[in-house]
Amino acid sequence: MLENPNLAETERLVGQALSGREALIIVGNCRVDYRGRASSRLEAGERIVLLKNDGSVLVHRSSGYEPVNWQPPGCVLSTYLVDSTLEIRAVRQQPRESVNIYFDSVYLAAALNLADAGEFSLYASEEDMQRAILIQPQLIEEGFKPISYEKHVLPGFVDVYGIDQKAKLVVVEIKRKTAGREAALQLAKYVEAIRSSANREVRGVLVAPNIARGVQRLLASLDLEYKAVDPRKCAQILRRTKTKELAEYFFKDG
Amino acid sequence: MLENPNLAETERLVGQALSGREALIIVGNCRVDYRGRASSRLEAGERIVLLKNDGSVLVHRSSGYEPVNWQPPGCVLSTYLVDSTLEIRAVRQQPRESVNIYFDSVYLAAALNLADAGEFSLYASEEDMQRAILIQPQLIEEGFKPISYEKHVLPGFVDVYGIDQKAKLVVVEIKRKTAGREAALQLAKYVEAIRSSANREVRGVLVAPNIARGVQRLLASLDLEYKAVDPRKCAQILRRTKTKELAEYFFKDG
DNA sequence: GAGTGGATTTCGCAT
DNA sequence: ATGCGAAGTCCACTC
Repeated sequence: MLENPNLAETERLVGQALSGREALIIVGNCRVDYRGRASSRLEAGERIVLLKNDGSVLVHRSSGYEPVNWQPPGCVLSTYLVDSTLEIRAVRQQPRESVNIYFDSVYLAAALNLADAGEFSLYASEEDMQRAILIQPQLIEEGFKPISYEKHVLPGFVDVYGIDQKAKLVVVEIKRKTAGREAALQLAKYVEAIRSSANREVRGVLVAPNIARGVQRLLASLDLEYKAVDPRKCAQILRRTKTKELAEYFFKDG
Repeated sequence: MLENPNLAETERLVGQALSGREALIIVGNCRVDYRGRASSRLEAGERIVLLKNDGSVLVHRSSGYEPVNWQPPGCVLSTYLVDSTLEIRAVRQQPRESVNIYFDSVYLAAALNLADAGEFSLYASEEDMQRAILIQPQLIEEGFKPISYEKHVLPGFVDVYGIDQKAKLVVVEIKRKTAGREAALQLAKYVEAIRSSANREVRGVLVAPNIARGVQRLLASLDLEYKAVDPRKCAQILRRTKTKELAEYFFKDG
């Protein structure tokens, strides 16, 4: 980590970081040239440059989500100190493209060995899955028509409640992740509660991306059904639906 | 600029930077939650977080071009220190989305007032325009057929050389920027040279995004034509064309 | 504000 | 490798 280093010091740090597969942050005054699928010239100014250990490059200005210049992963990075200019080159084959960055002064340079094993999961929450099913009831089955959701029954709240093509009542229990024994038992309780109050045939459907080992058998013995639904598909459906139709109403902040 | 600060120090710096509309770099161990069009959870790990003065947020891992979590410009940023956790919230309306970042340790925090007035220009070079015209001769006019390019004639090199629908010779002079008097005169010289050698009708066409004041009249007096061509459109054409067909051959590195 | 098309799109999955 | 489609796409432009 260097504060207001000279270019020689910076060059040394950059070289070390590149050979050591470390990520780099460089803040300083620079010009950038790009040539490849298109060409661009960025005149001098103060920017934040990120060099990552997979050979990706980002040149960020003080505003804007997108980098003004960049290079995707897989680049060959190299650095040169010529005529009081620190040059960093990122060259990519296929397509052949190059980004050259020329620093005339550096305010901050940091080589980072980031330990990042944290898993990233993008998902639709249980609530999201509920919304998606309300929007596209055929996710459960063709002809399914929701009547209400978060319906209060004796043991708690039924996720979605509706009727099928043959006018049977359908109770839907949603799980965002693998459904375990408890989910099946919870659904069974709801189904029982509704069976006893509504004098009609009642089906119970467990909706989840997948079910734990053995729960399939449990479901069968309880006369319940399982419908595989991918939360990501639900998220997709929500994204495709006009935001204003639902986000405002359903949204809850952390 | 803080190295290995505690969370209280960091919180102070972040608060100052946010109210002072400064950009921020924070490197540390954090979790990230996102909720909006979809939902996501990023478990703890060491990352680089950029907060920009336009309210955009980027969470970068040690690899990858794209940020793992982000927020486009226009967010309301806020920071809290709760239970030995530094929380940074970025909330966006329309669509309503929030990104919450939870730091448990910070290795580097820097508030930056970046002076960046450098202009960014994406362009097609003169060479690019030449390629585009060779690929799509109709940029000049319907029926134009290039014969050669960089043809050597007495006074120098003709950019593109071809014949039109009526079998007249056409000499094309390309300028990437506004064409001035010199361009017109240069073209005139080429046309004259070819007229004298080839005993045929020869047209001269000046290709440029636009022409300087008065040059229109000069062209008319020299019996030359002007064809407006946008370099960016040329770049577009090149992009749409299979890269391998040309990039490899034409590419020159800085 | 909503709809449309482009991007140095990038990214992932299929062929 | 190539081609196709999706993305929390973002972004600029039109209506």
